[in-house]
Amino acid sequence: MRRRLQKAALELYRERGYDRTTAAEIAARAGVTERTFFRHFPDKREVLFDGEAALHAALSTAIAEAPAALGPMEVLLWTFRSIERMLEANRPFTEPAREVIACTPALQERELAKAASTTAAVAAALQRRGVEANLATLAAGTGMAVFGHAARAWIEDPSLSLGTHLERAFGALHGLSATGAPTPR
Amino acid sequence: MRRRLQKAALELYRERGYDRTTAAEIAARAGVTERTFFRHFPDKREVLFDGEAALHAALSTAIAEAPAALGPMEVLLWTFRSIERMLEANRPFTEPAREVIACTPALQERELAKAASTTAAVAAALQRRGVEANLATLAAGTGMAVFGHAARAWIEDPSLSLGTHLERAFGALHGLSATGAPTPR
DNA sequence: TCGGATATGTCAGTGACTGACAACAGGAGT
DNA sequence: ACTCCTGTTGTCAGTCACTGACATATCCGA
Repeated sequence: MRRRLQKAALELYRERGYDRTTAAEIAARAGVTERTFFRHFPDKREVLFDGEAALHAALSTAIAEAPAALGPMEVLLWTFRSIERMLEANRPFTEPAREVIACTPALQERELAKAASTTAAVAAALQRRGVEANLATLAAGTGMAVFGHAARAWIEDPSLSLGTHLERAFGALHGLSATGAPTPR
Repeated sequence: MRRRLQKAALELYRERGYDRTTAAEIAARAGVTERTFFRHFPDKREVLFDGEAALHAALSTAIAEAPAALGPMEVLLWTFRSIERMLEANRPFTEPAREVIACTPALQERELAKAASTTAAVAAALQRRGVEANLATLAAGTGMAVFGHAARAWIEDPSLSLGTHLERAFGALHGLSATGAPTPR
């Protein structure tokens, strides 16, 4: 049922746009009532952002299993590369969803919220690994920013793998912060 | 009028919580009609996020006026320090607002959207300074993440100045990425 | 005094979302 | 077969955010 509703919603959002489709229409296409729609998803936006729990789980376990010798930032690069297959597998679904999100402010807001939630999950996983709390949130925040940058580059230029874009982005960060830091204490 | 509505909204959000206050109540306390409220603010959330244009302007001019010798990340640190006074001046208003935001998911979403918008403005200002586009968005993203981290630390521990927290955060970033980058190309 | 711009009030309407209750299906135990 | 239980769905009424259209008031320059 969830799948049916997600499929119907994505179709309608693409056909008429998010604002022009009502929850009742989505439910109708899925063969149920509006009320049923809101029993499966808390609101019209959430229907495009499923699998958050799975993503958090994948990230958390990857962070936990990363080689012990790596520093926080290295752990994140290693982790992001390790979920590359998962992201590529989901691309057929996320690709059309992103097109809709890209032209709908309300959906962009929700996407940012999801990213923030993921950042918090990453920070928590780093802490579980022994990284000090403040350092963990800082690393998670910047790491997610770099990841987002690499992901956008990957969307625009799929000829290179996500891993390549990740290497480039983390390399660029290295170059940036090497010149941008005050004298170390 | 805007001020009156903002004041009324903040009061009511603090008294009853965001969800428990209707737009009509805010308008009534300000002595106007619900319709008038929506003429001044596009929605119930926006009333707590004013001054975005002013912030973007301040950041943009600061970035433009930063010493020419600085690298992108140094420009950002310099810029954030330069608006410290502005942020401290606004603190009497933003402080209670943040309390409400902190316990209201809907408002947190909007705050993230505002941060994203600011990040885009920063990236644009960096480009105007001659920084290459990709590098500018990467620097803006990570720089804003670091700034957000410093700002949160400042909220929790106001005994140190925002500038001190900024120095620490950028210093920590330097330490993080120094060990976390792949071998430079 | 007139005309026009701007701010507000009024009203009706759409649509997201919620709570309460009924109806229905399948499964487990008797 | 009967019953109980649990989970899913339909139905209905209601609240509230937000919008468009139109009327009204206020004020300011010509």
